[in-house]
Amino acid sequence: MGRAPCCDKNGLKKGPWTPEEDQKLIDYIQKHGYGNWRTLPKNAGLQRCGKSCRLRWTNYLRPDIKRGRFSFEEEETIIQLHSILGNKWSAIAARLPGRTDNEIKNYWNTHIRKRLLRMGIDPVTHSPRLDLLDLSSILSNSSLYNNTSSQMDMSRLLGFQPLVNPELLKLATSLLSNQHQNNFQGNDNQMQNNYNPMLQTTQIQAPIQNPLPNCTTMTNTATPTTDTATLTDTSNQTGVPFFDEAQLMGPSFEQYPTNIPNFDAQNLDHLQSNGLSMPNIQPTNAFGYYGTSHQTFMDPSLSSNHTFQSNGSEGHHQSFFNYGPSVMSTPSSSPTPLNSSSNSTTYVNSSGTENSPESYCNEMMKFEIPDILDVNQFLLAQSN
DNA sequence: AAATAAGACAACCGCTCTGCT
DNA sequence: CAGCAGAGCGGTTGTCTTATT
Repeated sequence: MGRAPCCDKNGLKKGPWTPEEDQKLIDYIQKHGYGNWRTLPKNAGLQRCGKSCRLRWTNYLRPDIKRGRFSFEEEETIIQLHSILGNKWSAIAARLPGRTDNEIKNYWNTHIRKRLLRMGIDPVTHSPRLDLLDLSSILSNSSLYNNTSSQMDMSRLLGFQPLVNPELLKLATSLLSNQHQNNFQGNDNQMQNNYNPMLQTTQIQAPIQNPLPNCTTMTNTATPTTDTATLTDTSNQTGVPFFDEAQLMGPSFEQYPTNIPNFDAQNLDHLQSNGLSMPNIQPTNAFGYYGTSHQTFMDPSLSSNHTFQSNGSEGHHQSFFNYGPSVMSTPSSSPTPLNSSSNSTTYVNSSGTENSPESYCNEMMKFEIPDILDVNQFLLAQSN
């Protein structure tokens, strides 16, 4: 296609921007506005390529950028959005006023991702690292499947029954059960790679009602009439699919004719830009995936006048859905903002002590990795 | 105090998407 | 429809700062 290089490298400066360069760029954009980034540096007297100027402006110099530490709410929102959207940083950034995709990406990679790994949570799937377990050795213990109390056996084996989320335990047991039924044909890696309880549970629970296009091997190999019974989570028989990426990003809401608000990222932007308000979203099932009634949606790409707000009470910006108990239960000691109208919110748990984001995160993901699992070794492997 | 490691974040690279001609 | 440029995106690298030995 004879694509031209993004910039002519001859004589163009690279690397960190100087204050003088920043000022030149700011002055120019204040005078002329931005756009046509290719010609902008020349007109502004900058020895930079247009792409570099655009990045500098969008990631650093833009006046509406919020600097400084991420708040707890922002961090929580990032984690939740990432569990649905994955590494779609721009989509995540669109829900975090004043934050850039680059900033969120960096923060994720340097803070959140490492913390999740430390806690034994796969930052990609947001599920506990089942691959930390030697599933094959577990499966070799056939007695595990010879009775109906396999869940108890499993939890005893893992040694975290009192702490692990029971839904997670059910899921893990189901997975193991399914693997056993399929004679564990050497595709455990595939299974691990595909496993995302946030998405997979939907497919497992309602493979017919929710035929997502990205159905994985696990789902595809399952015969709905038989395997569904094996994999069905009896705690959620409503057939209402989870609020997943397909709903957030995709256009196929007609698949869900009832109870599912027309709510995805693109439509949200449309709604916002048209000044429409969000329908009052209420949890449609026991998992409460649509969160509380206190929801404010803001899109930094729009002016600050376009605050997107549900019918809940005003003010406090809250992440717009909650984790169901399938993986990360919001604990009963979930922190409550002391002052919901303040930007600098202090959180207390039920014991009245302040919660740092990390401590809350630890609470939120309340399970422990048994000693038999060498998480440090895993972290080492991850960094290689 | 110096050397080294780790952390944090700005910036770059290469690819894709979109709109125009 | 093809070609092209502009713009955006996600992954990666580079550099500076801070902590540790």
